[in-house]
Amino acid sequence: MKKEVKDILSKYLEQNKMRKTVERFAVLDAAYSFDTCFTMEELKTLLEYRSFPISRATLYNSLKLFKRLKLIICHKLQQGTKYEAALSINSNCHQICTLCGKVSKIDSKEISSIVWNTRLKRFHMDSFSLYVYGMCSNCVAKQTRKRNRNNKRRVQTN
Amino acid sequence: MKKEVKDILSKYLEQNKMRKTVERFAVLDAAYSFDTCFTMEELKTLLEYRSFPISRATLYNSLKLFKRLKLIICHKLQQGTKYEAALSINSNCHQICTLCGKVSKIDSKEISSIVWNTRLKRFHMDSFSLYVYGMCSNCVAKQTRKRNRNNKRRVQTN
DNA sequence: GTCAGTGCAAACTTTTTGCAACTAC
DNA sequence: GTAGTTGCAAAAAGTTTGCACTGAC
Repeated sequence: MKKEVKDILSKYLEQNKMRKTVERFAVLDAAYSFDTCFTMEELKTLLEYRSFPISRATLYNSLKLFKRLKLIICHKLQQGTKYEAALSINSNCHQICTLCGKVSKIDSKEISSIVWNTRLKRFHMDSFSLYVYGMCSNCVAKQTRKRNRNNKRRVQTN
Repeated sequence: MKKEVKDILSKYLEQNKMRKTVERFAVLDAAYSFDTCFTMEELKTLLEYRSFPISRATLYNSLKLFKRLKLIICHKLQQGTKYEAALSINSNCHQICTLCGKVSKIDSKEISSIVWNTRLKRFHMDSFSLYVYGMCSNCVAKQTRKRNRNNKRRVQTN
């Protein structure tokens, strides 16, 4: 895990007179070990695998804290809640496959700049999330193969 | 409710040999009576108020159907799931107050056009949702008043 | 008359809460 | 030592499911 991330948590805990517990740092480290989105269950499993069994309550508490510190972001998707390590990001764009649920980042400075420069009515923006829905190329290919098989079968039975 | 909306449901049910039940149309009508986002509970309450008590299972079933038909959209927010009547929209932008949870639409052709024209890697887009987080002007004002009060008190006690 | 759709209750999943025990300070 | 945290279990909230009954066709 990046030292930077640990330091942010450490500093925040000091400044707010909160305790530097082993659990908080273990959860943060685990969260930053995934190179993509993870679920609460996956996080719990990883920690158990690392011989650090932890209660759900503590996981939820820690993640709530990390969210506030912008050390992670939380996606409430149709297929359930996913978390993602993301240092101090206040704008994020993701593409989500509606078939397999895969989530990947989109990098676009144009989108960011347009959104930040949008004039909002009676509102003060401090972050945004963009979710693009559709199908990943894997699922498109899978669907095409399936369609081809069905067409063949139809031809054969005719 | 717009005749158009009813017709879309009606046609879909016919084409898919599904039944035109009183419940489905009552739920659709209720969903389109809100002029803003609504929760499942609010929808149930409205229907009860209209002397049309309905079970949660049927509500979930109906809303799932309407989602598929793009007659409503579903927002999974931190403060819970909210639904919204929205006819055949496949791109939507909303601003969400992180204090009071108020959701309002953002109308921006620039954002839409930029997102639709973004080249995505290994992905075929068919819709998107943009969520802008921050504070609505009501909550900004409330916070300012609170801060002023606290400052006054601090001055008096000094 | 038939079977898709509904109501109800139970099950299940996800998240929160209350409280005793623990431990970082 | 003590108050902030944790673990556990129970509760709450949100959603899905199984099954008997109903009503749209």
